[in-house]
Amino acid sequence: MTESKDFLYPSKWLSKASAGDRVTCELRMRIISGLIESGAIISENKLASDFAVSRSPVREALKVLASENIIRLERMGAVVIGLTEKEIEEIYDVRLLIETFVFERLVRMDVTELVKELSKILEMMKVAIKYQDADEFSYQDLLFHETIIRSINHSYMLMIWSNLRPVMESLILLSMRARFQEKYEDFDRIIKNHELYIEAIQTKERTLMVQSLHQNFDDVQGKVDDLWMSQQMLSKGVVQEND
Amino acid sequence: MTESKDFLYPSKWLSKASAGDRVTCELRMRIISGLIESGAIISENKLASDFAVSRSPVREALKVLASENIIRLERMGAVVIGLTEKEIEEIYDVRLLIETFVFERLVRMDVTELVKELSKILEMMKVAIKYQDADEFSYQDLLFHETIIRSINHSYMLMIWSNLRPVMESLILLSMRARFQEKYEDFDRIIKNHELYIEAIQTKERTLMVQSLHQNFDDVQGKVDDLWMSQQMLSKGVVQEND
DNA sequence: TCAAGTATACTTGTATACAAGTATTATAAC
DNA sequence: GTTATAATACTTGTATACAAGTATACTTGA
Repeated sequence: MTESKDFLYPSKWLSKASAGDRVTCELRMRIISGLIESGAIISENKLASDFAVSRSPVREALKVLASENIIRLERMGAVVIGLTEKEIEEIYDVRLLIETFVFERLVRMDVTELVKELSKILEMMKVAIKYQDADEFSYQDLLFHETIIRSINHSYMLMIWSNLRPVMESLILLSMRARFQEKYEDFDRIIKNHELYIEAIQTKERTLMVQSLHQNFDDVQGKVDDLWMSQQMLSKGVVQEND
Repeated sequence: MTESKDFLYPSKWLSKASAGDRVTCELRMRIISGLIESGAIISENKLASDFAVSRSPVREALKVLASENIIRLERMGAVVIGLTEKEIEEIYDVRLLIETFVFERLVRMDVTELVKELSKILEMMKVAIKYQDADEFSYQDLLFHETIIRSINHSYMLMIWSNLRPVMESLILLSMRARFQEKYEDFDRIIKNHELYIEAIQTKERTLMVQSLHQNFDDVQGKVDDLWMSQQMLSKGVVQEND
């Protein structure tokens, strides 16, 4: 049972985090990666001893994960829901909805500052690719979209994003890690697509924006099926096999 | 300091609720009503002694309210954000976004069951008006919209609604209570509008739906300004004046 | 009067204790 | 063997205790 990696969530993202946050993030990764299978029943006490913390931070984590819809709190124990393909599609429904709304606002705004900011993030993404840093790439990718959403100053649109973000984060982390190993060439397309996105914002062309949004969707979604399976196996392999 | 009403949130909705839920709901009402002013700093300890509970349920409440964007957790104490007019408009942006999305799905579904369910709820609303039960009316009103959203079986659309719901609940409760006292005639329009909504779903006419959605928006939004002021004064009056 | 440092009273996050309630299992009666 | 009841081992929700950290106030020195 000597696992090569004890934690799926990037530890350096948790440098200043509380135990509650640690448990939340790690548990989320384990559920979304399929390491903890959907349907499984997890209890506060069990998790507390697994993570070697008290029930307080675990309780906190379960509340958060329940609000993210990846577990369901019941009278006794929490039932893992996880993400089916349907739910991943649904997440992208929401992303499409948000970002389309945001774009409509952007059309009526000065976007020079935003475009500059996005270009910077894109550069960062390129560097992350160059050094094969999947986690850093994921971080910048998420930041890219968050920056766009933040720019319109709409607290409730941002709220939706905040609720969605953690799950997206896990998905992207897992997806990108797998790609760095298997489908390195994908990143060209992803970068191109982000460039397209910036251009759409700059020129304020709706068609371009919808195009890039859908491509981004296909990018992640289209690949999710295979990645999904491989990830599922990969993560299950971790607990069964030794290295 | 003898307040005629100690709690703003309907106590019968909390019959089986935990102390944490009680604090959450009541605190939310106090913030949204303006009883606790935006900018105020509230601390766990203070609230715990105010509500005569321990810090655990209070902590829970603050986490929830922070995720709803009506308070902001800081290093020391939580800062009340509350709802400005801008934020109320933003909430309706989101509602519009969700319900438009839902409608697009409904167009491709069998809606007979849904229409029946909505008609039932509408009847309930009428009864609530007849007996001047603002809280019951609010409950049914929320249920009306939740039923529509639930019907398309989209877990992430439902998630957004769940995040929005509590704030909407508080707003509607306050708004309806005020109207029963001041603008009783409003309810005719509200009922008519809900009938229009049902009709739009039944006939699957987009124009009708958009129309009723915007009217519903105007209904609540248009009135919010005055209600807001009166509510603000009303709730401030509660602490200062005796009856 | 002002600056710097210390003391104090707060804060959060976590652990632990306990009460009340719920499933499960074992026991007893038929 | 089956059913009813009782005991046990879990569960959640809340209270309390404690450690670590942060702001405020107070003292001390100039």
